Amino acid sequence: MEKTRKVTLADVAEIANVSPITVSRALRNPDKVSPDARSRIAYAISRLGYVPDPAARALASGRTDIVGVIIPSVSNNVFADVMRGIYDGLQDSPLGVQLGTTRYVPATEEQLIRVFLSQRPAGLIVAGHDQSAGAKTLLENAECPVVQIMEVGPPPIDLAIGLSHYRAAYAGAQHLLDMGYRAPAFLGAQMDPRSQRRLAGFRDCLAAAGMGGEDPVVTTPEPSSVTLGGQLFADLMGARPQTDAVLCNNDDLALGVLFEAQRRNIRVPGQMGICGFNDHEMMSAAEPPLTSVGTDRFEMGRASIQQIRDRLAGQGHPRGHAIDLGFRLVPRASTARGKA
Amino acid sequence: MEKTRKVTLADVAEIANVSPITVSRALRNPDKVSPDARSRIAYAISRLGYVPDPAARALASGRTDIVGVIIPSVSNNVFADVMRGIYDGLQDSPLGVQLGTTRYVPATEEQLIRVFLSQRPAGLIVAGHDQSAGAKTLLENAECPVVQIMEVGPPPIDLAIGLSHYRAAYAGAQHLLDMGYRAPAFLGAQMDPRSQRRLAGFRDCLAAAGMGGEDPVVTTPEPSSVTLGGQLFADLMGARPQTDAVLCNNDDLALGVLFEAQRRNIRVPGQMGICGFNDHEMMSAAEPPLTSVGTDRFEMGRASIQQIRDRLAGQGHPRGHAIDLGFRLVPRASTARGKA
DNA sequence: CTGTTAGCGCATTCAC
DNA sequence: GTGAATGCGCTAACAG
Repeated sequence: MEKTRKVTLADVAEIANVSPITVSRALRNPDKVSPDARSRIAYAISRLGYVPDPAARALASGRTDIVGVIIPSVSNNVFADVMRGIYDGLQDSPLGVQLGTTRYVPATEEQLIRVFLSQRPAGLIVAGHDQSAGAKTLLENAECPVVQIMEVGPPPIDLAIGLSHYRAAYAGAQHLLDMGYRAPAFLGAQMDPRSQRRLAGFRDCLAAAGMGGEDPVVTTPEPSSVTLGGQLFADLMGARPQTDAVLCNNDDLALGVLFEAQRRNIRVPGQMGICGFNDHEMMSAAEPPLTSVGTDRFEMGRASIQQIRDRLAGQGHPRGHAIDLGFRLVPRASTARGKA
Repeated sequence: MEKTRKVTLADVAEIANVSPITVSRALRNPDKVSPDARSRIAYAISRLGYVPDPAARALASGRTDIVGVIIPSVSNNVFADVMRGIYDGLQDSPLGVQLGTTRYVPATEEQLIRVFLSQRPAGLIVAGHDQSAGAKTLLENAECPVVQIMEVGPPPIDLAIGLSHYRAAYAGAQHLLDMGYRAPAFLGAQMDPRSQRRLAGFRDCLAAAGMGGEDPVVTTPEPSSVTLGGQLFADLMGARPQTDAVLCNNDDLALGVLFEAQRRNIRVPGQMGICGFNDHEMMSAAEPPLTSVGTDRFEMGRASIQQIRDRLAGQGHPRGHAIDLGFRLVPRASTARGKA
């Protein structure tokens, strides 16, 4: 197979009997080219199998169609859902995604932001609002839309889409109290900033209920898993046997708690209430079905892309706009109890 | 804030008192530049905050540091693990990832391959070996390494890393028979090509055991979920009450089966054996722990990047090399039964 | 080890 | 509605 030279705009132009710039226009602003020329160009393109060179386009125009997405980790289930939303939002757009992972290291995040910005992206999506000072400066001076996802709270650098993890966890804790549990505890893994704020919500809720004395909390910086949920629950019961309910940092932990409770013949919800976080699909399928604080990760991703698309179209929200997607407490059997 | 003009190689060169090309070399082949010049360049770069423009680099050199990854879906848990491996493999390399999703549509896949190839990627990773004829042709003529992941079987276009889903499922079915189950069934969702081959492995195993008469199979093209596992199991038990074991297409379904069995007071493993596929972390944490056919998705991702890195370094396997990572049957309590 | 010359493929600007 | 000239920022190929 002969290594065929790259097909360029000029080749298309020659066959279509127009100048290269007309082909360029036909590709980007079809309505500014005569129908006649347009059809000849279309024919030439398909005949040659021409595909524009994004590098040349980027160099000449100073822009790309790439949206940079910077998240802590791809293993975290939460971000898998967000990515689904992002790809859904990308439908029928010329945009592509370049993904970077920080591994929860702020310096890595800053470096990624620097690298991504050097590509003059169409937009940037970053997780959370705990960027380093240097990273914040970079983002503030970025010439593209910047969307901070997952959380709302402090004024956004540009745009923000998420929820208050503090309030969501507060509501979860309140639910346990409302259902009559008297000694709830908090189980947390992968204690990233959002997890920390959930923990704060839990603590403040208990304090507000006059239960601020002890601090029934078991956490670990390790990544979350179902197995870990069981282990943390075992640790908790060893240290604080009177515990009658747990608010889990996420749904994986909650599922692990359920299994461990079954192994120990602890009745759920009778002896132990369980509440997860995120309301992953499996929660409603479990036996008993598990209560959870639902979040809309898919929509976070979808909407963040939509914001960028709106901006590119010259519309969209002004700088500083935040969208609070809220949360929804989904009570299920795992916390259904009438009495203490 | 003044919009400062972009910092270029030339700016760095001026401050460092060298020519632009020397800066360019210092960045790519430090050992071909004198230590003295190198240090002046390093200073100038950090002082100016210079970051190379990847578009200009790509245009001038005809290459990029982007690895294109084309998978069916980001929602599928399996690919989340693969992506983890990919990002792990990327550590300490200048490579980045651009991700595209086909939504299981071959035409979309072909289009993505075309677009990605137009960027002259450092490598391309595609899922499976069921590309359309057009896509195969594109990949065969690609000038970069191409890694087909997830499956091995037919001769690879270039490189392949995966396992035989047929053999893995065959082993799962055989395990159920070995444990004394006499009426196993197959539950499948998201019946993509790999799922189809798993189903074939199940069928052939039963046929080889002289049980080829009926076809105890319930499948759906819907995406897999825990909830769906419960539903498919309910359908199965309605249609074929004598079923005493299920081989599930994946672990989500298996978990759903477990919960549904609990709801119906069907004892696992006594009355019903359950075997999943992939051996996701949660399988060992479940109560009872769930048997599964383990696959190494992380390694698939990690190794595929490693192959590309080796090739870029002028080493690596020749065209046509396939790596079978195999599978491992992990027997657990959910299939532990001594008698029929 | 370093510099010079040239050009990658396209979009911008300004003409017509 | 169309075209000509020019340059984006960098690196290949050569020279020295």
